[in-house]
Amino acid sequence: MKLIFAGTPAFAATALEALLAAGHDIVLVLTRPDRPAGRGLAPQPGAVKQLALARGLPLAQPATLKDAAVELQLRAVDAEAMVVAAYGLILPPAVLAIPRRGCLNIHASLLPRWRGAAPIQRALLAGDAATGITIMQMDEGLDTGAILLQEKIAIGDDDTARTLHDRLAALGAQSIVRALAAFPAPRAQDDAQATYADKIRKEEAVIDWTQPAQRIARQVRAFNPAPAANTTLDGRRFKLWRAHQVAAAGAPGAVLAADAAGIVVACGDGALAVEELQREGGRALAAGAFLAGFELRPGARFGT
RNA sequence: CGCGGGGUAGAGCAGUCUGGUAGCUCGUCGGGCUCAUAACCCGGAGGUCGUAGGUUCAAAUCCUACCCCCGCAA
Repeated sequence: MKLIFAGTPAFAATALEALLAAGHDIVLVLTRPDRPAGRGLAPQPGAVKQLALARGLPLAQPATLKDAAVELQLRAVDAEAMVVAAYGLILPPAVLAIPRRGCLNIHASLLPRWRGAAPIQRALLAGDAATGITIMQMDEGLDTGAILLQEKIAIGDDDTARTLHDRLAALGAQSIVRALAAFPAPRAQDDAQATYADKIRKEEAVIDWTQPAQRIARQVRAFNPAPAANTTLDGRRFKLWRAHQVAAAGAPGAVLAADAAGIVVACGDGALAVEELQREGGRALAAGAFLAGFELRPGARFGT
């Protein structure tokens, strides 16, 4: 099938790879312009761009789709459908109407729950027991289109945004291939059940030790690998990569125990056993290795 | 040239400012103690100090270039 593909990061690249493997004819790849990122502020191409270049696919990186020239280009390739996954740009109504069979979106939640930018992290933060992939027919609203297909997966106690992302990317890739093969009849979303997954603000990843341990444990999982749940000690920042809730009590932020099994920190309700952490300038370390070279004085208190 | 921290024994770190015997915690190996042990005590092995060059009687330490890792910001 002649397709336009629009996407930018790894989540989208996984889908693009599956579409190619399924034999689809990708007549144009849209991806966001390279943005200055990382140390040195060098422009970084997204995963989709790298894949498109490696496969020799036609590539366009418009800054906006609300542009007559871009619209002409999209019309000219005469695609049957457009697949959109984590693209990062708004598709105006005029663009949505271009492909004969419209635009299909791969969304990483069971819509109408978690419409919006950060469905994976929000599901983890909320403590959801399950999430999944929705393939929907895009309309003008924010993730409000009719549903063609949904696939559900369980969220495990050890799942992080990274592990969930990877599983959902694979599931999304598989799902879009199936949806294109069958084009199931769309069914409307129940707007009354809708919830919104706002973008993650980095302040949300700063740990408030007066919160219950359960909530902090969810922050750690939801914000791994980015932006990383973090706290401070004597003004220096520490990222927490792995932790679980344990039964213990003390002043919020106080270190109750520290050995290879974990650094136990008191929370507002219960305590958190930190299994892997990272200090400024250093790499992520398991609790045992961290403690070998960092003296955690008795009475140390995080959040200071 | 966005700002900053770092690379030293298998792991994690101190030592660098003020050049002069390679140090700590853990691991590992051997011995001891013990009913026993991941506990405790004693002892040992293990390091081209990121790479290349320079200064010096002498460089982990000072100078120059390069490679690699990480935090901030975006």
